[in-house]
Amino acid sequence: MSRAEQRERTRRTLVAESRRLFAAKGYAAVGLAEIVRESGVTKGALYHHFEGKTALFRAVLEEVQQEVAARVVAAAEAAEDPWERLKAGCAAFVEASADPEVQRVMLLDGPAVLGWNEWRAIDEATSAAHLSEALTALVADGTIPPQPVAPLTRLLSGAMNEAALWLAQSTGQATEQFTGQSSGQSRGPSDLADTLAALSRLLEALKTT
Amino acid sequence: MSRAEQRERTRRTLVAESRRLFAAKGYAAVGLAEIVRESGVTKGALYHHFEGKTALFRAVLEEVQQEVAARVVAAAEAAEDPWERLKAGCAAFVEASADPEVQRVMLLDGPAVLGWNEWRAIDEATSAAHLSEALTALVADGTIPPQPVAPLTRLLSGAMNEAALWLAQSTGQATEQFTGQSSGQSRGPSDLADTLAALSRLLEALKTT
DNA sequence: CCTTTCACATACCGTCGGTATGCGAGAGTA
DNA sequence: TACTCTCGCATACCGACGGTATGTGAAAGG
Repeated sequence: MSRAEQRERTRRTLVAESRRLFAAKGYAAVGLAEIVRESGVTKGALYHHFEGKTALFRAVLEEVQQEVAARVVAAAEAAEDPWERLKAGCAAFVEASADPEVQRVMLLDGPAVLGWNEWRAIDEATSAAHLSEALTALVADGTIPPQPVAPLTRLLSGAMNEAALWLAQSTGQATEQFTGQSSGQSRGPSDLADTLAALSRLLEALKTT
Repeated sequence: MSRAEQRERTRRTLVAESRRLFAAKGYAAVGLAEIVRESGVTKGALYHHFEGKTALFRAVLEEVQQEVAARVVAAAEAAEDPWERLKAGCAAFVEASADPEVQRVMLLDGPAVLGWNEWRAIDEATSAAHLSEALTALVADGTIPPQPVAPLTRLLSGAMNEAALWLAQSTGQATEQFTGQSSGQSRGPSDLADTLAALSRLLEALKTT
């Protein structure tokens, strides 16, 4: 095996294993010792490839974000007109983000570990970029009243992020420690339908009357 | 000074100082040594009052959440009809959450440190509770079409959280490390108006046609 | 074949959150 | 007042963590 091949192999393994662990236990609860052990290497290898723990996490986050964005794009391309593209893309985003492993990295630890500015930069380079494009197109063709697209993008992005987090703990209860004294009522998988319906209403409401 | 007085005094100081530090530098970047030094006590005192670092952070978060909720309630009570109460409450929430110190604790570190379930429980006991009440009232009087209130509450809550984060880095650039390669365009305080306008449009769009 | 490079491994350090134990002043009692 | 008990802390210490400095052996280049 050539040197370049081995190098890439080690890097991939480190990212994959740390992604598994970060997603399962959260950034703070995973030690570098555990990562390098599961990867079959040592800390020397890790620090040869990454500047530190946060840099490793950044690589994981970028990978997750790109996968989510790919699912969004795939769903959007299947639709015909711009409006259906927006709705399909939003639904795909929420469904993709409902995966507990995606959530922990992308929605919970991401902003806290990297800071909101850097997190947003990655987000705007992937999922949010497509949302912004879709909204711009809809403003251009008059489906949505003229208005600044950037704030609207952020509002919808935030709404969908929260929706995904809400869904995760109603469908599968993820790996959280305890429930706290929530509203008490037990919820079922109907929440996915309710949430997507509410999101759909919110989007419909944006249309020019 | 009586024992109960001294006890409460120490506890208040610990919460106040750790709030300052957590807000300024973030949860992970603040050590217990720094907290107890600034508080004029030792780690023994800290662990006598709190179960650990996360419990201390929980106390800080609850304090911040209650203050934000108080501002929301104050703004809402000043309005007359239910619809204006909703709009005033939402605007007050965004403005209160735009404070960088509130943000770091409530929006960035909160969910990551305590887990989303516990964070949401605190949120639903404070700000989100009033949002939910306002929406329920508007559904009841027909201003908003009948629909499950819980998902809608989460969507709007998430939208406003993201809006507040977006605002903070456009007005004052907070204490973030670097900007990343964002969209590049420099923004001004007009973003507050734009964002509140977009939020207002989103709320208006909910109304029964 | 010899040298250089480089992808790691090994050994080590300061600091962190957390704990076990000691202590001294207020609080109850006679 | 004196004696004791309680409890709000202080002190000393521990394992584990992220990070670093240095060593090493095999692939790459001439």
